[in-house]
Amino acid sequence: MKKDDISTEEKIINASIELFSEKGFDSTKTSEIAKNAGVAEGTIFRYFKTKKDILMSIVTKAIQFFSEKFIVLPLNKVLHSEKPEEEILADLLKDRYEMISKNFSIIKVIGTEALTKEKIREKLVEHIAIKTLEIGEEFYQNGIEKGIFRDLPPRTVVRSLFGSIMMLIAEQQFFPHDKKSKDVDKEISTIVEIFMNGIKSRKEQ
Amino acid sequence: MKKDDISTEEKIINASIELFSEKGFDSTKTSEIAKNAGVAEGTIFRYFKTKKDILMSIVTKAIQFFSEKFIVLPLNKVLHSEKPEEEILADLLKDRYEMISKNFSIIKVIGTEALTKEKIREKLVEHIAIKTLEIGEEFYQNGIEKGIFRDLPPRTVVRSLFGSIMMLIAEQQFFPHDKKSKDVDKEISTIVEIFMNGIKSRKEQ
DNA sequence: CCTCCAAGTGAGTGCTCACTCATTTTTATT
DNA sequence: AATAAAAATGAGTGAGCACTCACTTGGAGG
Repeated sequence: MKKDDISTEEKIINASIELFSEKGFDSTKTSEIAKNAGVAEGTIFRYFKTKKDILMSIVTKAIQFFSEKFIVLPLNKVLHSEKPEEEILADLLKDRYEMISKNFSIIKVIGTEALTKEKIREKLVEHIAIKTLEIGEEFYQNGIEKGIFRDLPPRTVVRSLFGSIMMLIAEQQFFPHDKKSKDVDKEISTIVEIFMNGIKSRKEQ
Repeated sequence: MKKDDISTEEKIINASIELFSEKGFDSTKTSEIAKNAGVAEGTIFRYFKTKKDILMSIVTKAIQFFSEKFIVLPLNKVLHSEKPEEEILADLLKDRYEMISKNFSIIKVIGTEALTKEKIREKLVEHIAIKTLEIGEEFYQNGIEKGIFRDLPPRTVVRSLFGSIMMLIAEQQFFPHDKKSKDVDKEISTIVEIFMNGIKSRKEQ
């Protein structure tokens, strides 16, 4: 009889994500994973050949999951929308913000490991970064052609937008204020405002 | 007689920074540090009580160094300059870009470890993040009062600018193109352009 | 109720690696 | 040149931890 309809493998994976994101991969002992997952240490090695296999399994599955949620979905939502660009952008950033916040543990694990492990970095680039950039650049390029956006290098615009959102998330995650979600909406619309209209005051207007 | 006028301690520190930034703290063996530094393994422990002490020494020194270079210097340069705001911003970003790029190894080490080690994160926040934000916000607030900048939340503007620069650096560091430094200047002036004037095309103008 | 097998267990093992310390080498002092 | 002190060495040690394996448990099928 299953306790919770959650498989042993999932219990191990979930415990690992939590611990890896808290303490890092190397500082997490397999004995801790076992304890947190509520299984014996030996059980772990019936599902994963090595500790590193747990990490790679997490990374591979997550990248697959995100490459769908991050790319296929927004591609249709964003590129074929009839809303004004301002709203599309706000929707997109909000979407991204929520997705990243909700999955922050796992993203933190992947991000941390990507810094020192080329193999993980390559997967991230190949399956996430390149495609995300391509879609973003295409969106911006379309905007230029429609006369909505100024003729600036799309790559730079997209990268800067992404950096702005990432820093917002980092701030929220690492210095959590007890703020309401309304502030997030406001932050995001401010970011959209900055990118759309700039920060320079226009006296002549 | 000293070989190079570089002390044993410095040799150990330098080797550690290089290895930590490449492979991460945990995956770096003290034997490797010794080999790279050109000293015996035992020598390391005459200068540092533990391996972790090496890391903490690196972090502490670097944070001290950066809190001067990043804060005192720009405070005077930026807040008391007579140049137009556009140029100040470009100078500032260029300055930051070069500082971070030049010291990327050590910044990568601190950043990586800050993700999982609260103690390091706290130091980073206390000595770098808060002060940097304060100065940036003050600069922007002044600009608002002078009628140069629009009345947007300074924190959001500064954070987004920082995110944009960090992503530029990340791209350069992790997918190094054989680009010339001219591209960097162009990237930075594009970022300034985006922030000053926004991306929206102004037909009426 | 018995049989069988997959799933789970956890004490034990061996290997890796941070750290020690008795010894050697270098430097400073007279 | 002699002596003392400081610095450096690296083989050795022990602790921690990933992983193993002989054994137990649970439950499906007859």
